[in-house]
Amino acid sequence: MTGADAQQPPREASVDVIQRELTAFARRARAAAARVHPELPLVSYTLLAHIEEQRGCRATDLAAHYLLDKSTVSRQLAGLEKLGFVERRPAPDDHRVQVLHPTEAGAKVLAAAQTSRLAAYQERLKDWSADDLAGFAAYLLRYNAAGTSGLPDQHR
Amino acid sequence: MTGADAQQPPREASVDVIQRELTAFARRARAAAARVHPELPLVSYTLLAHIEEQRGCRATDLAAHYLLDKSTVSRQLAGLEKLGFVERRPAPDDHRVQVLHPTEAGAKVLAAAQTSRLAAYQERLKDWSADDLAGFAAYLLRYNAAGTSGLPDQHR
DNA sequence: ACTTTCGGTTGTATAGTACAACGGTTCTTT
DNA sequence: AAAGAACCGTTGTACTATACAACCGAAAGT
Repeated sequence: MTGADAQQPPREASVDVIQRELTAFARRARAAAARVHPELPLVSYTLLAHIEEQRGCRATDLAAHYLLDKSTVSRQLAGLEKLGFVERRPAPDDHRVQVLHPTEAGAKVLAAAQTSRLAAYQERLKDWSADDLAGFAAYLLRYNAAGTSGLPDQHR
Repeated sequence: MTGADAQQPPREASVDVIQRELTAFARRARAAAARVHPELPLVSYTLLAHIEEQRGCRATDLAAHYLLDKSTVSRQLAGLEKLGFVERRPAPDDHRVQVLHPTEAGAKVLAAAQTSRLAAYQERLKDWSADDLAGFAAYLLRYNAAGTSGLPDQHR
């Protein structure tokens, strides 16, 4: 063990913990999200956030990015549109696609949801040191980044 | 900025990243789990694992632990029982409760699911150093532990 | 004994999702 | 240019996970 001090846990044990804890988190996530901002269902929230970040994207992009079926995305978007949170504009060059944009109301609601969501996390993480927060954030980024490349061939 | 060395990311930024990345993870978790072990739906898997760990627990315990409605647990258990993976034994002392135990088939299927699940994680994390794995695991434990106490008063 | 509490099931409703079939568009190939 | 393939999105259908509310039977409190 590289001569370091003894308590280096075996890789397997750590992986097992990671697996368990991520699973535990996932199980709770939806309910938790619903509590934080009941107005904007979790998935809609996520999609809307992505649409805003990307400043105009297509439904297919969303489906690919989130590993969702296009029908799912289609319905989610229908919901968001019904709520008046997104707008679809036909693309001039390609008549098949519709470019998605948040409406003003959508942007507003998204900002509110993000704020309360962030506040909830701030609260939960209030006892963490800045270093630990940075470390945790970095690990999560790394973990998720690994996932988005090696996709199960399902979406190619 | 507080005079410390420059590259300490502000807490807010880290929290925001954490929030985003955990959300991203949660969104994918179900689909991913379904791919890893299609035979045992995610929640059933989780419940079954808990039943085994606890070596006999009640439906209510599961509901409390996972923040699920008892009706949800009831139906999940019905499914598991139908599949022949759990057994309910009436408690001798209290005639209301039924103590849950995995059947042999349940234990077998659970072990298989755990194995493939763990393998998937091992694969995904294969490039991580043991130190990073340990660190990530520790952060996740800490994060989730924080959540299980301060529960939203919904379940009390 | 009467009421309350507890453990669990069942009825009903909703969100999120997938798969398959389809209708238009655009691109390729001949 | 006509035919076919690939692509974008919608709609029909079905299933899982979930919640809430109403309920039943058993146990505990008074």
